[in-house]
Amino acid sequence: MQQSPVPPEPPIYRRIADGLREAILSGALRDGDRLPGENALMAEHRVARATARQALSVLINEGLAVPKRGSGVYVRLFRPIRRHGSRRLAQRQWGQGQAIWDSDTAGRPYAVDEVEIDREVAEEEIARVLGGAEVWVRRRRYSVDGRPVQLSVSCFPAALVEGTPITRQDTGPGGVYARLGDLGHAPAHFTEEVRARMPHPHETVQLDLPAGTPVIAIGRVAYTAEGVAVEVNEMVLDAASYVLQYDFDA
Amino acid sequence: MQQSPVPPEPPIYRRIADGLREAILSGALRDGDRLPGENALMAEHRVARATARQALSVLINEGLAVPKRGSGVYVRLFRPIRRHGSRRLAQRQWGQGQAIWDSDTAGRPYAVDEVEIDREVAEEEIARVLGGAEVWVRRRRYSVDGRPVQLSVSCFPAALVEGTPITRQDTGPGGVYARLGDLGHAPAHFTEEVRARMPHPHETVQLDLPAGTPVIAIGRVAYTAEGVAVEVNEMVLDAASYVLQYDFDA
DNA sequence: CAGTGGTCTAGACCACCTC
DNA sequence: AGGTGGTCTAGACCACTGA
Repeated sequence: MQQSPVPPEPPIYRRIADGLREAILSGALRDGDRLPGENALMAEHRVARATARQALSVLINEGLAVPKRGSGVYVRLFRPIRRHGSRRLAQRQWGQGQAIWDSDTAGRPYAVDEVEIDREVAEEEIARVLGGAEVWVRRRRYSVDGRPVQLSVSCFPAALVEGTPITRQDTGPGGVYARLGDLGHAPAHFTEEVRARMPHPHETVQLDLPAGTPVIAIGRVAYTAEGVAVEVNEMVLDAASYVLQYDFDA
Repeated sequence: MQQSPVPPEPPIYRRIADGLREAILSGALRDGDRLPGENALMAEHRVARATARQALSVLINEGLAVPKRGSGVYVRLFRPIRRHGSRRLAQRQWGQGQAIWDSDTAGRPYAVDEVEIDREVAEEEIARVLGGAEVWVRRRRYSVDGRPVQLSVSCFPAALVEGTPITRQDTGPGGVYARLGDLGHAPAHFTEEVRARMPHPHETVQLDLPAGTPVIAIGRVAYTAEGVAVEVNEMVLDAASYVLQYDFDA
């Protein structure tokens, strides 16, 4: 007899997690709502504590829930910021500005803290792109609504920016790009490489990330009209806080 | 007396995980290498099995390691594909094509499987962008080197494409964009919205994702020169398999 | 068939938050 | 003070892998 293949039942913790996920995705549980705790799940499903815990850990690692010590597990909030890559072709020029995904694009102020400026020897890849290892590095952290959302490390060829405001805290009006323009090396072209991955431990600390939050890593190179690379900027964004938008022609 | 604030020691499982992570990031353990198993960690650190397990789960959820049943836990492989957003400004036109992140951009063939074509009523956001809820939908899955890497769902206004090859499996030479051109609605502008998040369960299955792998979700809208939206394409990419590249002018 | 990871139980002590 | 999640122990049975 051919045994008809019985689909194996998922383990208990998965079925509990599936139920909770369904409640979240269906909207029965909304942003910030409290999930049933470990004790509640133990009683409701007649399981050991470790099993209830494992179910909750699934949702936490999926980024759908956030645990709060001594309080409970809560549905994760998602309030993205819209970051425009190429603004040159503003979407509204040829569309009605219809976005697929919502985001609070409105003027929420950025705060910049933890600025560090140093002269360093760049790592290999950056030295290759900039054509030299001697660089000035500007490290910054950006916050919106008091929450850190982005880390940014900019590298400039030392030979180019030595002695200019780019090596100082206050870069003056227009920022570093205006200063590069003053030097006759205004950025004219950009290339951005975008990846997503789980955060490294120091990023988890600096961006205050809960478990289950990926980061978006952007590597951006600024070139002059002559094709000379004048800046390499490596950014790390809290993926739950961002929608990137790029507009371009066929 | 003011008690000097002692930095609290991290828990055991974290210190084990930190050690393993260090070994991975430093290159002592390389792509595909086997990590110390649960039994090895129990013996080496004199801990219970659940603790050793918890340490490994940290690395797995960080996407640094992949468990294989009955075999062991292995260092995760990372072989990204380079996906170009705007090719119009090829990087090599004004640079030496120096990329920050490596990727196998070379001609690795895409395979398309699980094609589904249906006439449907679109969800609200897509209906709003396309200006109508009646749509033809093309669902596809792409694989590279036999591994699924991308899911894609394209929606077209039904009124526009009814009866054309776009509603059939074989769209003919040039694909759907060429057919839209035949209809006098050639795409001229694109906007892409990029997010990263942890995968939903069905995406985990369809893309065969190990734990700790985020996905990149791209929402792409194609507009004609007149500004009419003619396609909405929602893609979900295995984040570990992709580097997105966008080039644009200042 | 021995070793591996996957699941599960039944306890324990702790730090933290809320009331 | 009582409830919450965070960590940890010491067992158990299972399915799968690989030599």
